[in-house]
Amino acid sequence: MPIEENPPVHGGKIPHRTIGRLSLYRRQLGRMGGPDGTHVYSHQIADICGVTPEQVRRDLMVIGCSGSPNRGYPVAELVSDITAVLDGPEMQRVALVGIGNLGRALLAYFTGRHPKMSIVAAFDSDPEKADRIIHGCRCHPVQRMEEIVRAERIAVGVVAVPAAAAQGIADRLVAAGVRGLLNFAPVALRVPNSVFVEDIDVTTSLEKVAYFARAGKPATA
Amino acid sequence: MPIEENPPVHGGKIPHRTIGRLSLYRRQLGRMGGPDGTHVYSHQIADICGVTPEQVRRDLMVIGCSGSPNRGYPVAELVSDITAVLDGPEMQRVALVGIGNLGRALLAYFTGRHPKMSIVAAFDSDPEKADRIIHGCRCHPVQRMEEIVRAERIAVGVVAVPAAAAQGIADRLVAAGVRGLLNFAPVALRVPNSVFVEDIDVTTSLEKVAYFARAGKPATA
DNA sequence: ACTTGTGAACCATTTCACAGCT
DNA sequence: AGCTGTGAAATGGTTCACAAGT
Repeated sequence: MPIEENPPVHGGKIPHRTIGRLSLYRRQLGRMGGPDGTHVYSHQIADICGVTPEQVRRDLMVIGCSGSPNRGYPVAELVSDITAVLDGPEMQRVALVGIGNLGRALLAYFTGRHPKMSIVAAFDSDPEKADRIIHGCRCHPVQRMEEIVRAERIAVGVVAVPAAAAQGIADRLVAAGVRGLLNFAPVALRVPNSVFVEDIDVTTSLEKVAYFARAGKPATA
Repeated sequence: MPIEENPPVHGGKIPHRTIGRLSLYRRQLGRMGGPDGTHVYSHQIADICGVTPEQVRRDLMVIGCSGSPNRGYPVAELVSDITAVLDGPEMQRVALVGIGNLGRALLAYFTGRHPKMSIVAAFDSDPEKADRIIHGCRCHPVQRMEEIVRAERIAVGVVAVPAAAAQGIADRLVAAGVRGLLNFAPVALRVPNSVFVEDIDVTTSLEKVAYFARAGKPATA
């Protein structure tokens, strides 16, 4: 029997949109878990997260959570099951490249906020910024990037540099062993097939909003 | 039903993912239009933008662009056709709410960059920030938001406030006539059905990257 | 009566495959 | 030979509808 089991519990592939929603569910559950309700119904999660109840149930099913009718899902178990999927066993180390306005905002936003993920090093080509500590994160000259990424076993990189520099940075991060990138630069990064890239393109998003604000929202939000 | 303008050609609905890619195509075309090539092939656009050639052709077809075999698509016409769809006739005015680290980064990034879209007013609940000009944008106390949004006929709002404040701000923006929101707060905004919301959730995106960096990238990027 | 769990239908979007043009 | 334009098939994801649990 070729049953493929992994360090975490879930056996199979998790649809990629589901991962995003699980992150959402967990955050909102953390916010509501407290008063006394130890259980939630799928429709409550759905309301808070802006999705449908059956979507919630399906997502939870995928990661092997189950609830009981007329009691709902146990909050604590839900959170820990989602965490088992999303976070993996050890602290996830992240490198930030580009300490401009955006980079600093990211540092401010993230520092110390996440129990299982931390921006452990930041890099910039401006030597002014090197060897300082910004929002609790040590900054380095970009020349030392490979060395530090390797030494710290960093697997995730955040690209917050100008468009022209982004591809070069991505290449170097990948060469240093990074396997996932969050890219804020408005270019499509070319990376080997095994590396995952998520783009956040603020200009495109704003243009989309402007378009639909004018043309009328499509049926699906 | 308010302003219904009849832009050049495209008769029907444009699929919502297509809008995002058109924004991308236009930006990259602007960057490449210069040397001498007045025409591009779909596969060239595709390469630069990280999509497939047939996707490009379909997107362009939707907005009524056509190219000729063995010459490709005329760049200038492409850009102006995309612009006709995305930008609409007049300058699109945008309001920013929340002048924290992120808000300031957005102002720095956007000011004066876009020919048809401009952040014309920013708001914050901190009176320290009111009535100053940051990165060329006038800042106001949040109390005056409705008044100014209405007076300036602002149709797009950017929500860059803490989670707890986001829903209240969204309600007030919508009441003041905004029809599209770009939401950076990690909550699902409840808005009337006619208002379009695009979420940018950095934490979720990072968690997604961390997950796929660990678990292996899915087939589609 | 209200919930969960889930096969099946449905829908949007992408990709295939190829005819037609130059 | 290599491109565009586009029906048709495939894919991926969401919603429906309902059986079963409590």
